[in-house]
Amino acid sequence: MEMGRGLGVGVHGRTWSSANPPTEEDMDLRRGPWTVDEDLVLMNYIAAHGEGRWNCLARCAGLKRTGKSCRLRWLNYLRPDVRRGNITPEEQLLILELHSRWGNRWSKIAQQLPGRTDNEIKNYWRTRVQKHAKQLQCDVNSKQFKDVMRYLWMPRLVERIRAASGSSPAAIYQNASVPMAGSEQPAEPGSEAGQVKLSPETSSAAGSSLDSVGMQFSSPRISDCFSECYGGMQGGENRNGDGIPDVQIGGWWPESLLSPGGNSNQGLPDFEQGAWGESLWSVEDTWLQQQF
DNA sequence: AATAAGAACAACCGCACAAAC
DNA sequence: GGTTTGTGCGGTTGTTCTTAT
Repeated sequence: MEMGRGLGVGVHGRTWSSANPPTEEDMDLRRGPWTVDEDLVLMNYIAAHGEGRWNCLARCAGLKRTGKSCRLRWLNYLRPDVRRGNITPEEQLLILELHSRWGNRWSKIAQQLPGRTDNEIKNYWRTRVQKHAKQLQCDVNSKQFKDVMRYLWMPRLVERIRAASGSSPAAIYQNASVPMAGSEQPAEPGSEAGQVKLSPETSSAAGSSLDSVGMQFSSPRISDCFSECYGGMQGGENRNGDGIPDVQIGGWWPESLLSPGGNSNQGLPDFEQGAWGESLWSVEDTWLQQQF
């Protein structure tokens, strides 16, 4: 089951070309998914000799893989502290916050989520977040999309975390430690386990739907605005569990959502893929997004 | 039950940078 | 000071799994 990519990479990271043909050793390299045996060899070798010098390691361990491939396999999969499974709401909150600040600095973001790899976070972002940006028909880097994240998803994640834990929003923000706004400095090693606090800006924004418990928010109350316009029609959440809004492709107001008494989920794709339940998205969200 | 479509995940690629030579 | 080598990062793509039809 080989992946069959075009260019080859030699054991020393060299790319092959007509001027630089692959050596016999290069030709013998394996690619594609790792086998259980290979995993065992790699794990045993690292257990005995430690990490580092990946190209050397690959050779010495007898693995017909590039050092790069070994390193990737170890870091993303075999490392004992790699945490697998669904991204939790707390982690999602962190990812949203950190990405809004640092952009696609996946490894930097991953440092704030112990046990998570940059690859995993990157995949999460691409499969979940970017998908929804596409459905909202806006660029993932657009202000509109960022506002939706900041004023909609993050408050809901906080609510969800609170509901699950019984914590106050303030406690949630203290626990979900993320770097300060405007701080481009990497967290100091050893300082609070390399973690800092959620930005005040985000805290207040994320508290938008928590104002009943004392958090400040300058924008209009979502529910109030919505009920003024569309009183009573708030049952439209889908079952998307990832905390990311979900809308009908191609427009803000799907017919099915507007039909009185209709099933507000009709026509909405179901994005419940995660482990945590009901959706965070509703007709209300659609209205709010239009305000951005 | 079969199959198509979409989502999620794993792995590779190219590039950049730093250290070693 | 230039070249080689090793490593890390972000982007991309192939494969597998899940869900819908």
